[in-house]
Amino acid sequence: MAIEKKIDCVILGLLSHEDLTGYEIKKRMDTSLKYFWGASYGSIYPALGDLVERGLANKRDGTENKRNKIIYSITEAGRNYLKEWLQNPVEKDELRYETLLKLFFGSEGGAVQAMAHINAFQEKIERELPYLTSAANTLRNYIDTDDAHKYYLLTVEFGIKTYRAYLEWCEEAKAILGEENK
Amino acid sequence: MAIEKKIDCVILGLLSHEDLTGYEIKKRMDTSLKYFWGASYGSIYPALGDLVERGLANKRDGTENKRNKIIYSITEAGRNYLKEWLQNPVEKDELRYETLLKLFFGSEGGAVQAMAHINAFQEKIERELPYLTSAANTLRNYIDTDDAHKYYLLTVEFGIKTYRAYLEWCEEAKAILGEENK
DNA sequence: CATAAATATATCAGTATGATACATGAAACA
DNA sequence: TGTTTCATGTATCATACTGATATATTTATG
Repeated sequence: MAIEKKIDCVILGLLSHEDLTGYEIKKRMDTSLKYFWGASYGSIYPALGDLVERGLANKRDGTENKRNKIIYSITEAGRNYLKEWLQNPVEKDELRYETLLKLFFGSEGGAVQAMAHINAFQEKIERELPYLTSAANTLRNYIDTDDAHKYYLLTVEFGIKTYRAYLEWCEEAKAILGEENK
Repeated sequence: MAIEKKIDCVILGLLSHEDLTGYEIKKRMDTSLKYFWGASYGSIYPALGDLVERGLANKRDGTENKRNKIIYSITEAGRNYLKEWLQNPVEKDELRYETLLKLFFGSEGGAVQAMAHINAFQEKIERELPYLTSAANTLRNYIDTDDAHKYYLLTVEFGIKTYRAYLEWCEEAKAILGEENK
């Protein structure tokens, strides 16, 4: 079990809602999914070819004017594959925070440097949080128009709650680092 | 800039505190660092060889009895390399939460299934949180014995704050999913 | 009307994972 | 006392993914 390649599952998940090109899939990754998942062209395009070969997706020509364009859609087999993956237990939730890594080794660089990393982190979170709260508001307004909105809202709320916790931590962390001059 | 391979930096960071074998490095990854970073043998052993070749680490024989053992230590050049990486701005903080991915596509699997994923997530967090709080207490008790303890505490506090936020979110998420029967 | 930005597909070197193989030493148990 | 399990220890490999880049066309912008 658990032989599913993640990239296949994400793509099928996106295709289960709408037909998309590889480029559009990448855009979804960089907007809706970017707070908890990522994927590069180097994994998307080969995976799309693979999915078609295995009968989990179909491709059709969507060329308009001169620009070539390949639109992918999910097949019945693809939908079953996705559903099976969805019902399997989660294998791994993983954080990869370079900020924490640098702080862990912070004694080697000193408090000023550590403080700078915390401030940079704080600014990034403060910059991004408004997008999450506004997304949550929008989703709440249109919660009844599509069943999927409820599930999108769950992930956005996760972001909001954790981002607020991050900001609290930033203040505490700076306080801990400042304690040396007591 | 930013040509540093992460695995090199983590290893040098660990070696900056104490001499270690590859096996011990892996153990540190799976305990102290596991909440925000990970690494496999497949990256550790090749990286160690590389670091020695580049003069950033030294290896010496630590064989006891019949068991062969290679102990690595950081060189002066390695310490400089580490310090440079530490002062460079953070490139990327990344979440890879399969739980959120499955929830995002939750409308395909339904509320019962989504609820199960949330519960599994909640149980995992509740199981792990006590280790973090106890680690924080220990570190607080020995905060003055080693400058590094302060920095370790920062990362543990990060874990505690975010884990508590996760638990709050679990309750809210289940409430949102339950709203259909209003 | 030029030029910058967005759309679109595709590949590749480099990096990391996860699983596994192999071997020894220590501890548990019976 | 023997045996079996667990911890220590080094190492490799197929597979997966990233980040950067190449190429080309269309749409916006000043």
